[in-house]
Amino acid sequence: MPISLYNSLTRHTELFAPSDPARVTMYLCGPTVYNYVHIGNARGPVVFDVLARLLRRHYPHVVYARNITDVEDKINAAALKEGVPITTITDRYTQAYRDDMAGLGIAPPDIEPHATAHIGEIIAMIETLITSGHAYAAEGHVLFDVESYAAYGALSGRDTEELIAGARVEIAPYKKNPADFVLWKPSTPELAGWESPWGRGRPGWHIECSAMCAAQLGETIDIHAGGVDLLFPHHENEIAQSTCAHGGKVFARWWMHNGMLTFDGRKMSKSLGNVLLVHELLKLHPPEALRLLLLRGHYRQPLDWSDNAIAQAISTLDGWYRVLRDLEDVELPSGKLPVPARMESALCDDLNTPQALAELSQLADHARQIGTADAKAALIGGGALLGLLQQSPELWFKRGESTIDEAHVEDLLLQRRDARAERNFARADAIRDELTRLGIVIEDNAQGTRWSVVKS
RNA sequence: GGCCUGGUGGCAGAGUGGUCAUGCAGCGGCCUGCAAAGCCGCGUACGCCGGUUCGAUUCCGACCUAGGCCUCCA
Repeated sequence: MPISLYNSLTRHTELFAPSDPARVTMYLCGPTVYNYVHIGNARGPVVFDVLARLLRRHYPHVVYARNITDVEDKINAAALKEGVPITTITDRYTQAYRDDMAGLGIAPPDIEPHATAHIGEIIAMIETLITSGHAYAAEGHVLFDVESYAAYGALSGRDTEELIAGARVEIAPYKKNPADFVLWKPSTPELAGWESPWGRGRPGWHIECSAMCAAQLGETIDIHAGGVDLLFPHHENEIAQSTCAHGGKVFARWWMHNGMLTFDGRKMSKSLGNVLLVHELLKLHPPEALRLLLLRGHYRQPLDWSDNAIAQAISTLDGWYRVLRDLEDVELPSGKLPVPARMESALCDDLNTPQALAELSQLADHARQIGTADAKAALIGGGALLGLLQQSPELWFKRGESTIDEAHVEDLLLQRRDARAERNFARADAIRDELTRLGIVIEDNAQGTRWSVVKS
């Protein structure tokens, strides 16, 4: 089944064809590790995790890189504030990031390149840019000369002239042109820095992605992804640097951008302060519901985060896991899980996860109604395409490590069973009310009584 | 001001030139000691105004409105 993907560069959905089907390359701009990430930061990783899974079913060898930017001024600021080396900060938050991503069911990327491990490549790329007339050194800085690259602005639909005319950035005196951006900047002794032909310094913001892409994936990659807020200037600058450093070679063939997560209708962002940390959310809610919520909207649209939306996602998963719990004794057919065609086709259509979720609901209905091994396998197999429904129903309904005293619950259920047997329904209902107070919901059926922890 | 997206039923959110999205919630019925779950059924949704069309939520134009980028940002 062919895959179509929207390409921000052409502004059209195009049939995806890698330049080398034997090695598909994809790069996602990862975090700058100076703090915990918020749930908006997790949208791209979740969405492109689904894309990576899709690509892996179509191509034998996919190389997916998601970088760690571990040198940046905010890291320096955090390190100075705590009075520790930057690696203390970057190590801490790199690990926190990995934990957060794993919590959301995101498979680790094939490669996790670190900016500080590519300083040599960064310096070499800057030297190439200077030699080829695309960059210049001034006062310990090296700047990219925007006028040297005619196609500058092509990705973001910007006009270089206007950028120059309307530049709101403070114009540093050493810039030839206000729109020029920094490739290398000097470090004072207390700041992290590396020796370079321009003195001791550190890389500018955009160059590390260009260097890591080239070093890890090659000069031309198939897919470059990130949040739409990175489109300008970050990705525009990456294109300029990489294209000029590689003699005009295409840098990334597909550019993919996820929409912003909003909260109260506004973009969730650190500068606005309206953020919810993944680290915290994972403790408050079932992680799978957070993942489902991030996939409920199309990746290019804005998606609004709310407690109500979390509750809806939990209810939806409750329904699906109920089906699986009812089919617990049905043995899955041996071998690999099936790939439901309708879900696959929804994802092949520019990653239409809402459509895929609608299909998953159909699969759940079907499994509930006919209860066969194949139907159960289709439901779990369909969930796997999105990274959902992969845990046991017990685990889902127990809501992870809960504080519920299971022995006490079982005891109350026995008492209620006896009360019902004596047709003492007042007593039975009182026990049920007691369980409700404990956060337990129960269901009577032919086999007995089943309980689950109420949604949180 | 420039560039770019959106405005769909109570909420979330796909999609389509003319029969169904889907999920959550709600209502009625069956089932149940009562619930829960399940099953059956229900609600005249497509910002506003024009235009094209036999027919527009879907195409075109204007308008209103929300948001994103233009500065760090996923």
